[in-house]
Amino acid sequence: SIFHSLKVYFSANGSLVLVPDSDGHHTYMEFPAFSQSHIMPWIAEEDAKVFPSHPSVPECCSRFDMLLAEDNAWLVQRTEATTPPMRDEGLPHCKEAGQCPVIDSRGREPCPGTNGQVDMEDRCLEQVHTLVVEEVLKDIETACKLLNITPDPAEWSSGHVQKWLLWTEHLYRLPHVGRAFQDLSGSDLSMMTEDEFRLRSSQCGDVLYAHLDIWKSAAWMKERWPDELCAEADSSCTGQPIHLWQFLRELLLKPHNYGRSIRWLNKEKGIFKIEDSAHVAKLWGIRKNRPAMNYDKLSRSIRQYYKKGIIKKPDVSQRLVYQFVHPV
DNA sequence: GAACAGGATTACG
DNA sequence: CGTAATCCTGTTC
Repeated sequence: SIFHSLKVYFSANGSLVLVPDSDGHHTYMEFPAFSQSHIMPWIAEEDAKVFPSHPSVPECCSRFDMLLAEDNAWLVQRTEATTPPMRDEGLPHCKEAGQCPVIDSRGREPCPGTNGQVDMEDRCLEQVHTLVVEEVLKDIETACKLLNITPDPAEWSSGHVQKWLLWTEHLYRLPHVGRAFQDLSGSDLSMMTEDEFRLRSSQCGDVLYAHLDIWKSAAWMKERWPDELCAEADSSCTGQPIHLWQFLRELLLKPHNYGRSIRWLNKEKGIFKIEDSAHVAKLWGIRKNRPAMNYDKLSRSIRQYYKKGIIKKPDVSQRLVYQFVHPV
């Protein structure tokens, strides 16, 4: 299979979004339990680097591999492949390790389509479902922290909308939308249909709609379960002034999303490398509302940390490599 | 040529 | 006030 990994997203209108890494190809995947699919982009990356330790994958997901193997670009129909018995250590391991719901499909042999038990399949799907929702909520929570916005798009001002657009655009390397969504509040945006998104941006309106839809569903789900997760999400969004070193730490915490821009070389020692200096600077600029931010200026701010004892150059100085003095 | 070091000044909360 | 942003000169990789 040419697909190395999948990222699974869940959306409120009842669709699962599966994102194969087929060199920028957008892939539809219809999931039997849900009605509608979204198109999402995928950026090619060295999965071995970004996902060094995959959780063992529930066997039920291997059916995706069969689907993918049959059509490497477009998938519109579910096959009748059924699920072999699930390894029960799979999902708990995923949860415990706090891994992203990334499904590695490399080197897995296609599973034979036998008539399996439906409850087993449903139970397995439900667990995947729960896992996916948890991961989406976590992703959104950190995005809120990094952007300093609230999780619910309906509460966004037009400034927040612009921030979210810029961020999403850069995070997923979408074509620039420009001023297509200027002066729209979050509630305006939330009420727009996918077609209206496409009218504003024929290039990536559908993708942006899909991303926003995930945020909307997350907000909706939070209303229904307004307990544990909400508390930390709110607290993470209220802190206004974020320091550069905190920002970098947050990026480093999410290797799946930002690992191509910044990653640990040695997490224990706090040594990290900025792989894409322009990208990190851009994200920092979005966060601080400094459109003119670049790595030259960002690195100057990092250098200010030398005398403060927050960040230093590692003992063996390397380009674009820094070290937290007090690793946590 | 980009990353690095660091002084000086200004902006912003 | 402190933290960055900006701008700069010079050095190093």
